[in-house]
Amino acid sequence: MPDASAPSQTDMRRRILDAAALLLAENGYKATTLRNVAEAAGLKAGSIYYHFPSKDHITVEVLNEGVQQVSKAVLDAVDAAEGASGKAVLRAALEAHLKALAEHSSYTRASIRCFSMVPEEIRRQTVYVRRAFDSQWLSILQKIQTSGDIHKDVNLKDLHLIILGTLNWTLEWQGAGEEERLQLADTLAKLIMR
Amino acid sequence: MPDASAPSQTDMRRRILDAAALLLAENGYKATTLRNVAEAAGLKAGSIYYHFPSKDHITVEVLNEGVQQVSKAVLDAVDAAEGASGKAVLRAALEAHLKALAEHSSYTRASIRCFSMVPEEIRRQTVYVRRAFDSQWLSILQKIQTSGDIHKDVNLKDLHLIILGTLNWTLEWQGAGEEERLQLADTLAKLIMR
DNA sequence: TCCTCTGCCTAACAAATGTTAGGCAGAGGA
DNA sequence: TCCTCTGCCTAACATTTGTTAGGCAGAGGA
Repeated sequence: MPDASAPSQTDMRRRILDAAALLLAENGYKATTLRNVAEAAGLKAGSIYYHFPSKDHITVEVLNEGVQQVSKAVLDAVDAAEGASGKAVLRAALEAHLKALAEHSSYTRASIRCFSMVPEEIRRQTVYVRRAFDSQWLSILQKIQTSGDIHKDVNLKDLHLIILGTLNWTLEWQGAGEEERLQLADTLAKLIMR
Repeated sequence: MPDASAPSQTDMRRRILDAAALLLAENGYKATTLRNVAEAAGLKAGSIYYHFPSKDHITVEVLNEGVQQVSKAVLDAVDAAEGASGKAVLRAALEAHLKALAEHSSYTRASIRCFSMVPEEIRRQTVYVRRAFDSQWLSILQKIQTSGDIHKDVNLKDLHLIILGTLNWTLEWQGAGEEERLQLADTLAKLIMR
C-alpha cells in the first residue's frame, strides 16, 4: 500500500510524478505514454501500477500540483507584501506567478497546457483547484482596486484575463531568463497601474 | 491527382480539413484520429488518403491556414484604418484579431493550441507562417509607438507578448459572446494607450 | 460496347497504447 | 529456517493507431 505520509520510502513515486510532469508539459496528455514515463523514472511500465492505479490518476495529481504550486507562490508573495502599496502587491504577485511558472516549470506547464485537452473525467477532477486559483487572483485585484491603485473604471474580469493570458503565454517562450521575466512583470505592472 | 486549383471538385477535401480543424482544436494532435476525422467528414478512414498523403499533411495545412486567417483579418483591419489615430488602429487590430479567433474558431484554435504539442516535423513546416504573423503584429506596434500614441518607454516585445497572450488566452473562454470581446478589446486598448 | 479515370470502400497490416497477471529477489520479523 | 511483505520485472492482453493494397461502382469519352 503506497502511503505518501510514510516517512521514508523509495522516492520512486515522486520520480514517476516528476517524469510524468515533464512529459505532459512537453508533449501533452495523449502523447505522454506510460512507457516513456517509466523510462524517464527508471523503471518498467508495468511497475508504475504498483504506485498508481492508472495513467489518469497520475495526470490528475500532476495537474493539481502544478496549479497549487503557483497558487501558493502567489499567495505567499501577497502575504509577504501586506501593508505595502497596491502597486507593490501587484508587482509581487506578478513576479511570484512568473517565477513559479519558470521554476516548477514541469508541473505548472503541464497543468496549463494540458488542461483543455485532457479527457473530461480528468478535467472534472482538476477544475476545482483551478477555480480556486482564479478566485484568488481576482480577490487580489479587487483589493488593489478598492484601495484605489487600479482605476475604478477598469473591468477586473478583463484585467484578470489579461494577466492570466500574458503570464501563461510566457510558457511558449522557450528558455527566457530571469531578466526577461522581471522586465515583463515591470511592463505589465506599469500598464495596469496608472 | 487532387488539385486544389481545379474549378469544381467534390468539396470533400475541404470537408476533411474542416473536420480535422475542429477535432484538432478540441482534442489536440495526438487525440485526433483519422477515423474520427473521416466520420465527421462523411467518409471512411482509408479514403482520406485519396485526398491527402498523410495525417501530418492535413495537420500542417490546418495549422497554417489558421494563422493566415487571423493574419489576414488583422492586416485588413489595419489597412482599413489607415490614416486614423494610433489608438483607432490598435483598437481595429485587436478587434479583428479577436473576431477572427472567434469566427474561424476551428482553424485558429487548432493552430494556437496544437502548435506547441505537435511533432517537430510539423512544427518546422508551420513555424514560418507563425513568425511572419509575429513580425506583422510587432511592426503594427512599432508604427503606433513612433507615431507617439504608445509611450516611448514601453517595451514593445513585452507589449507584443501581452497582446498575443491575452487574445489567445480568450480561447480558454468557452463561449464568450461578441459583447465580451469588444469589452476586452476596449479594456486592453485603454491600458496600452495613455 | 469498351476503356479509363475518379472517388470511395473493405480488409488488413504492424506498431504502439493502457493495463493486468504472475513471478521473483531481497529485507526483515518470528 | 520459514514466512510475509515490498518493490519491481516479464510477458502478455485487447484495443487503437496511421497506413496500404486491392477492389468496385459509375461517369464519360472513343
